[in-house]
Amino acid sequence: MELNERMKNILTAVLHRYITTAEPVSSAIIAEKYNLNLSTATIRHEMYLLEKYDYLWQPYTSSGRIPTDKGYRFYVDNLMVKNYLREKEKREIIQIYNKSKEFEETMKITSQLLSKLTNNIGVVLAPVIYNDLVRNIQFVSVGNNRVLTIIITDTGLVCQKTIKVSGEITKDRLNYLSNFINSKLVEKDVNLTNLNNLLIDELDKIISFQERFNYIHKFLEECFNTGYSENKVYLDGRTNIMKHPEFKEIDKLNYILSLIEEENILAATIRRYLGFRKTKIIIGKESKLKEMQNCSLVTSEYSIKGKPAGAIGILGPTRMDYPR
Amino acid sequence: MELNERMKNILTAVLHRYITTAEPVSSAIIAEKYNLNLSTATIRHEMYLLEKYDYLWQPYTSSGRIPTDKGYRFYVDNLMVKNYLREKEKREIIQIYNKSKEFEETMKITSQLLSKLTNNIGVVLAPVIYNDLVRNIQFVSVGNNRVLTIIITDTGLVCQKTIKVSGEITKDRLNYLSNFINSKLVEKDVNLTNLNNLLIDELDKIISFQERFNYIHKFLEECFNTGYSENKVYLDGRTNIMKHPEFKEIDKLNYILSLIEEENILAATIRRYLGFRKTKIIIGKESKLKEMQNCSLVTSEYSIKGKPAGAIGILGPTRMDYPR
DNA sequence: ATTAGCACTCTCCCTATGAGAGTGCTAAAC
DNA sequence: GTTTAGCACTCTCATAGGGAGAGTGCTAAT
Repeated sequence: MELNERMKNILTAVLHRYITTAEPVSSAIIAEKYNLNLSTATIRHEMYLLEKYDYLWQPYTSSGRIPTDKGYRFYVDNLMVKNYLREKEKREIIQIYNKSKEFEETMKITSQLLSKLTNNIGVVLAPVIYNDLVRNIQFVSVGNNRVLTIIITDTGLVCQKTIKVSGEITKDRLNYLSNFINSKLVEKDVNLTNLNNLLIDELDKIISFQERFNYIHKFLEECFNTGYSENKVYLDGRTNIMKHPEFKEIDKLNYILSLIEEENILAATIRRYLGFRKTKIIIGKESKLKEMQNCSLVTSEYSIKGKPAGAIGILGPTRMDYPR
Repeated sequence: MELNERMKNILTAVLHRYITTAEPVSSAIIAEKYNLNLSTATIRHEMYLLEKYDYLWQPYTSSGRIPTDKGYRFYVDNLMVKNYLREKEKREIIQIYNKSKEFEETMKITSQLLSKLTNNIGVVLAPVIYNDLVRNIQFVSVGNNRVLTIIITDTGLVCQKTIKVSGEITKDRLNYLSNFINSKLVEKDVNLTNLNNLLIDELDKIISFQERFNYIHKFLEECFNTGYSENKVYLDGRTNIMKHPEFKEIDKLNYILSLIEEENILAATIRRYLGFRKTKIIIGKESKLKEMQNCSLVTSEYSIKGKPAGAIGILGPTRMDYPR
């Protein structure tokens, strides 16, 4: 079904109106506020058709119309006019980032910024590092059989993890190990996923049988089996959702709150829809998650040194100021 | 006003009933369920007195009674019988902690555990490290003018921070620095707060004027001015609060949610009430925070190697299963 | 001092009612 | 054929009233 120009205009108007007021939109309002030079009766007729084709729906007979998920989708894909930030806002943002902070700080600030700008929940997905190449690895003994391992990837990220090892390990040994591993890293491109395998292979070649079954081997296994799982999600502005009238109903609120608490689910959802280097919008039920049926997620990938890394986005009601 | 034994019994019964049902308690229920061998009329009379002295109140004339904050306080201080964990639960807990994890993991797991056991929000306040003595300090260059500083305290905690430095700094220099600082640490007891001052003082003595105003000095300043601020709070079970009927009202829910989002405020509140080495209970308005007027916080200090460090606790409605 | 009995109060739920918003339809106008 | 005016119709929402039920407060008897 192809929509004609007039229908598109009306649909746009309905969307715009609904997004700003959160109330069902009547034909009279459209006629009055949107200069389409049409009577309410005509608009009503078109709305009737739009409803028939599932772009709009009525909460009850004879009420105003509300966009369906399909309506939102069509709007986002075809009708929406991008809305750029005001100059002042731009300047503020640049200023914040100029005080270049460290990694974790940046993540936090970004989610704060997003939530502030949009009055929704700011979401920042930390970079996936599994595919990053390992450039350097360091071990620092920190007492109590604990070793801090520091891995530096080619994107410049630093990830750290404290590992408990069984038995004492000397500083010299740690140095020897890190030097050995680093020398191997230069030869090959190794990412975090196959770092473990490489190590075991290489160690087999050079370390004596006895030593291999010694604590060094064990230590390394412990080290790399612990996993550098990084599905971390930075959220900010949780209370923003309470401002939206659609979450006056406890049940809907409950859904979105449990979505927020389960960071893994959220991260997986974002990731599933990622992969294209543009802004993605996931509307309501499209995500197949019942928790998300009343809200939308707008995400955009970011990259570090040319490699896709993580994503930023905002989470809010389906009725969201998409252009912004 | 001294309460007599019978009044205490009735108050206890009302508290118990209200905590389990979340509904105003009538005299009939008390007479029926709590074997006090008193008629409803007598109980009503005593309740009337309890209301007069501000231990109970009625949401409206001729309704059942609900405890006031003062009632809760009296209950908690004088009437409550401790309720220990079942053997099975104990075993489970011990099992979890036996898989000894690293620090951050432990914090998370503890808050999860607390929220699961109590159906409230589990709160774990990370240790304050400012007063810990510094045992060892390490610097690792991680490229891009960034230096990872690792501080190990006498309580065995490891805190890390990446610092951006202006200008390149060689590995040798870093080693020299860390060795120098470590040697000084052996002589004196230094905590994080005065580490910075010590460094500047000591460096003044041994480093030439020129060098002092070189990047080393600057680097160290940057390093220790960045601050190891640790007011981190681990929360879990946020959605638990939705289960409690008192948070059916959006406003009350909003209060507690904003409390949760502002980790600093929560941390400060907990800390303000800390200091005694026993379980603390903060009820409703006692905290002076309007966000907390409908909920209570039960906290208990924990220590690492004999030193008070942080706190664990639970956050839930004022109507809480305090004995548990 | 305690209790039985009863009138009284207040909530909660149900129903009714009326106003108002907005549509759907039809017949007339363009 | 398209658009529009007009009007009956539908449904919500707010309000009020009434009845049932829960629970108290009071009083007189035990």
